[in-house]
Amino acid sequence: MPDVSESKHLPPDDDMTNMADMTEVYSSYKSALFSLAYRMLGSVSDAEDIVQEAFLNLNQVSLHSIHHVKSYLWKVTTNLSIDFLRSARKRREVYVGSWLPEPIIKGKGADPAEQVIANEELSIAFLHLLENLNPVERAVFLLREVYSYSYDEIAQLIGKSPDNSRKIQSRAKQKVGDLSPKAGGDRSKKEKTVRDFMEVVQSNNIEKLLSILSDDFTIYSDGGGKAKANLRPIFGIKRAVAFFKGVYSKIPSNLIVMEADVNGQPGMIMKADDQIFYVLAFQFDNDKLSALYNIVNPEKLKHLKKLK
DNA sequence: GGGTCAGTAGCTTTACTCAG
DNA sequence: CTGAGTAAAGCTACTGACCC
Repeated sequence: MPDVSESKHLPPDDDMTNMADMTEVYSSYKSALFSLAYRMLGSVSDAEDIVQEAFLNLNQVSLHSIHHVKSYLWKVTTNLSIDFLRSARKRREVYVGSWLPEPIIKGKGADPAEQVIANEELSIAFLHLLENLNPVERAVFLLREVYSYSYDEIAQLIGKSPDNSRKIQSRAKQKVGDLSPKAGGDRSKKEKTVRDFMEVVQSNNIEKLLSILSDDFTIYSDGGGKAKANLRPIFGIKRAVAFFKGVYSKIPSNLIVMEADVNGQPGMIMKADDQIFYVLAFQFDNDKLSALYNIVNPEKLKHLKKLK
């Protein structure tokens, strides 16, 4: 039986059972566990809750009775995330409009665990794509594609056979297509495209807008029923241009448009009175934009208040 | 890694019963 | 007779095992 603790995705576990106390365990593993939970849930606050719960779980058993603290925490976090997603899925069935992940913005004041995500280029587009997978598929897909676990290790973590894990992964890949987990591509080109887009937004230059959007450009907006946002995705460049024309006339004059690092990718934020009202993330297709993810739901932006 | 197939769970539709 | 409630049947999607 393989031991998941031998995997290379967490800090070394040489003799964790002798760790002085929980504080040391917490500081060693918090970021990696948060990273996994955020990938699973697409929510900063829920990922934090899951990590807290995993450590609470650990607290309830003696540290010395666990052979490998690292694999124990990894397993608990995976399974807590699966359980959470199962119940969250029911809630999302009645979610108003499109559901998008909570964005993580690089900046002073952000939580160190969130900064890990920001540095991992975990794009909103990728997290949005993962929404097509059921909780178990999502866990298997991430463990395999992102963390390079073997099927034997995955089977141990999720309590299924290696054969079955491989099949789950195969089905998951079919569902999400061949989109790479990491966004990749030329960052400077992406930054330029976003700057061009910002200019268009501020100048209402429709001709330039057409030159930076791909034909299948799609706009997803998440207002969560708490902020004004289109309830259904807007497909196609023509509809998107019509949408932007409509929006342009309604942009408040005090709204400041700024470049931002959204989940490790070039993006935009719009703020007024030092408060972020819009976070815009993009999907890139070479030097064009193929999708815009507009996160307006105040619940999903409240963790950005501490940013400077 | 992926195709196939049997088993299973869950959802929808239909038929039936019973009270008002 | 009608409408509400419930059980049974049918269908569909998902899951897991086996095989190439």
